[in-house]
This record gives sequence, C-alpha cells and structure tokens, in this order.
Amino acid sequence: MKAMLHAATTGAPDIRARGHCLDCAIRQHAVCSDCSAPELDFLTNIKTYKSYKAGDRLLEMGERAAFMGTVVEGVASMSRILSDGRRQVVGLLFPGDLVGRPFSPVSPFDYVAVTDLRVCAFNRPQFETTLRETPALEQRLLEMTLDELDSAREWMVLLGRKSAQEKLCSFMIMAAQRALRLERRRPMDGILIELPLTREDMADFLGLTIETVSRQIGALKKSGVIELIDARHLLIPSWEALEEAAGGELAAV
Amino acid sequence: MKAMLHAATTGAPDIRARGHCLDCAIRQHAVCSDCSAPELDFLTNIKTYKSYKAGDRLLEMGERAAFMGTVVEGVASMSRILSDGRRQVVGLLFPGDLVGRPFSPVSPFDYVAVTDLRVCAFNRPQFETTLRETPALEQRLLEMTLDELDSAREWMVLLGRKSAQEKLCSFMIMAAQRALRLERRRPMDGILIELPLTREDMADFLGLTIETVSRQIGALKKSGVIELIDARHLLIPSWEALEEAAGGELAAV
DNA sequence: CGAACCTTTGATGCTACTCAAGTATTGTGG
DNA sequence: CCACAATACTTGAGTAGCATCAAAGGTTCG
Repeated sequence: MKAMLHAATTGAPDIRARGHCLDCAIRQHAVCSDCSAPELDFLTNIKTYKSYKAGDRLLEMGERAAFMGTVVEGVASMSRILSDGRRQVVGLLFPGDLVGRPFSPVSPFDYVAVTDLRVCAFNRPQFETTLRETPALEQRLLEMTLDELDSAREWMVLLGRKSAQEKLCSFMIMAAQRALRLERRRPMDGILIELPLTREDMADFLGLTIETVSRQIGALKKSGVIELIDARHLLIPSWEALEEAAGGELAAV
Repeated sequence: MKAMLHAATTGAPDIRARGHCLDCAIRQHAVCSDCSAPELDFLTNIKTYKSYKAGDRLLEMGERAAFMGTVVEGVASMSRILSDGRRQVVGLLFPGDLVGRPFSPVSPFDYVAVTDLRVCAFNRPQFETTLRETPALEQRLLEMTLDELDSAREWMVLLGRKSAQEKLCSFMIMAAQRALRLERRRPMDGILIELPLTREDMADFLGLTIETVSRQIGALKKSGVIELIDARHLLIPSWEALEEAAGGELAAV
C-alpha cells in the first residue's frame, strides 16, 4: 500500500483488466455508454486499470499525459494553483467522469485523487484514434462535454455571487445529487450525505477558507438545516430547506 | 431602441442571407471552419441573419429556442439571474462563437447582446440534423466545446481566488486577446484595448459591484498599468506589467 | 502512546459591498 | 442645435462578511 503513495509521479501500476466492459457497473454513466457490443469488445481489450490513494496526483498541469481514463470508483479533483499558493478546484470527477483533456496532450489542470480511486485507463493516442473512428464514442463525449460546460457555468454563478452559507448548501446538494445519480435514486427528506472532500478541498472548491467552511457548517447545524453525524457525514431533515438555503438555481449536475 | 427591447420574444427579423459562406469573414473561427465546399454550399442555403441592438435579449433561460447561431459581429453575454436579482455573467460570445445550447432546446442561460450584434442563425432541428450528418461540423463543435470548458474553468479560478484588481487585469487581457485573435495579431506593448462591456456587465462577469470595478480601474490608471482614453478605451504601456498585475495563469481564451 | 493531520473556535483586520451623491455622456423632442 | 432626461460612470463614508492569525480539541495511524 505504501508503495502506491507515489503512483502519481512514477505512474500507477497498470493492471491488465480482466472484466469485460459489458459487465462494468458505471458504463451507463461513462463515455462508452452508447457503444455496441463489438465496440465494447474492442475497448475491453485495450483498457487497463490504475489505482490511486487519496492525495495521489494523477496528472500535473502542463504535463504531457500518456493516458486518458474514466473514474470507476472514488472521487478526483481538477484544480489549479496560482504562483503564490492560492488554489482553486475547478471540478470534481465522480464515477463515469473522464480523466484528462481529449485532443490535447498537455493537461490544463492538476488531477488529484481526493479519495482512494480506481480509473479505467486507455493509452492516449489509441483512445483518440478510437474516438475518431467510433461515432458512438465521439457523440457521447460531445454530450458529456456540453453537460460539463453547463455545470462549470453554474459553478461560476456560485463562485461569483453566492454567500459562504449558500456555497456550502449548494455543495451539499451537488454532492448528494452526484452520489444519488449513481444509485438511480432521487433526493428526499432525511437523506444521508457523505462529503467526499476534506474541509480544505471544499474551501478550494468554493473559493473560501477552511475556517469559513467549518464555521458555516456549524451555523447550518445550529439552524437545523443539517444534522452532523461526523465531520464527513450529515443528514438532511428537509431537502427543500436545503435548496432554499442554497439560494436556488442549481439545475445541471 | 425601446421598440427592439422585445426582439427576443418576438424574434428578430430574419434576413435571408445573400453572401456565400465561402466569403464569410469569421468562418475560420466558427463551427463551420472545417467544412468542405459542398457542405458550405448547403449551409449557405439554410442560414439566415438576425440583428440585435445592444441590450436586446436573444434567448431567455428556460425558453425553447427555435434557432442556433454564430456571432458574426459584436459581443453577446450568457448570464443567469438569481431570484433576488443577483446576476452572474458566465461567458462572453465574440465573433465565431456559438449562440445556443446544442442538443438541448431549452436554453440554460440568458443570452443578451452587449453591443449591437449580428448573428448567423439556423433553424435548430435542421442544424442538429446537419451536425449529426456532418462529421466536420460535429468534430469542430467538440473541439470548440472543449476549449470553452477550459476557459470556463480558468474563469472559475478568477472568480474564486483572484482579488478585484487581478480580476480587472485578467478581464482586460481576455478582452484584448479575443479582439486580437480575430485580426490574427499578437499582444504587444502600447496596444489599445476596447472594453465592449458596461461597468455593470463587467461587474457581473467578475463577481464584483460596479463601484468596485470603477475604483479598481481608477487605481490601475493611477499606478500606470493602464492609460484611460475614455471609459471604454484604454492603452497598455506594458503587456508584461498587465499580466503581472493579473496574477498570472491565464492560458486558454 | 505520540506524531501528523484534520477540524473547530476565538480575536482581529481588511477587502469589497452598501448607501449616497455628484459628474460625464448619450439620446430625445422641441 | 439646444435643453432636458435618462443612462453611465465616478467618488466618498460607513459597514458586513470573509480572511488572517493563533491556538486548542479530535481523529487516525504507525
């Protein structure tokens, strides 16, 4: 386990995949969701799995990335660090989301595992060739990219105009929705939310400091919008109250 | 002006296009840039032009948009307004940029002309069919969408982590780069920048108030980073000094 | 059991917001 | 072409919200 801590720089060990793409639990959410059986056969043969521990860096900004991939299990972040150390997380990658920038070998952001992570990886040139030759892949990638663009813009609204409290509530809603989608469930009262990020990652995602994140969570607990199980788990007595406290307007995920 | 305020709902007058796409000045920047001559013939026949005055709304959030288009001349904004009136601009559209959300008839944001505007428009179902049947179009759309996603994420860094002063400088750099790209020129010292936005639109794009925008521009003038010609035009004595004041890290446009 | 990390809490300060007023600039009708 | 209104922009005073600095619990892991 210790040996994997530097997987980011050394490159995580490739584990030749055994399972077939047809049996993949997250295929319906991934770029390969619309592929035919023969196309999945092909992908099965060229895919490998990579594993990372929380904190490992998958790709560094400016690095020529040798692979592209899909998150299978866990959560990763995309972020940028300014020269003086300020950091902004610009996106979270949940199972099904794509790791790496298609058609551009140098990554425009850092990719970091925020939890232990498993990624279904493809050799980059091979993946791009396959993309160009497989309309089902390319069209699905376009669809996913358009959705991500909508999400990024929604997050711009949050970063530019929402209060610290509204940011926290919006984040909780987003985290819940992403988790629920994987289980094909809908938000409801009394639901349990797992926060997959540290206070620091949350702060960097919301454009706040860890102290403000901590204080706002405290305030939400006191006002009854959330119930804290522990630092990473909370209960939502009323989904509607949470949405209200989020300042509304969170459509795309 | 007053009479055009409702162009959005009534629909701006369609002007059957006379010019051929081959002669289009902004084709190289647009979604049709990789199309073959026959493909351009086809597009020529199905395109129309729409004109708007500054302030007109092209599309309203939630509206079922009947058309998609490309900005030919002028600048448009995409924005969202929260229920209490707070507004965030999530993107600017310069000549070549696409108006409307492909494959989703309801617009996720408001589209507003920030200057007088000319748009090359297509009937939406027809455009989407053409997209699916024309790989050159679809692949170019994917490329553009991936670039826009990078830009949106860069802007998230600005909104989340940059100071008011850095935001203003970053905006000036962005405005300059977008204008220069159309003329195939590069940034240089002594360059003239036109700000296509009102102070209010700038504020809403940068997550600030108009007072702060005005004060920061004043401060930049006093410190010599910019020279004001008038409220909408300024001179950059040193491009490098401007980048320095922007806090660095502005790659994609 | 102790070190490292994560989280919370407190005191203080500063950036950017709010409220308010005044100065250009633009557009309109006489 | 001028007078006036409307809009855009600037400037000032006071303040709120979040950041910063500091330190003290908790939790996890070796």
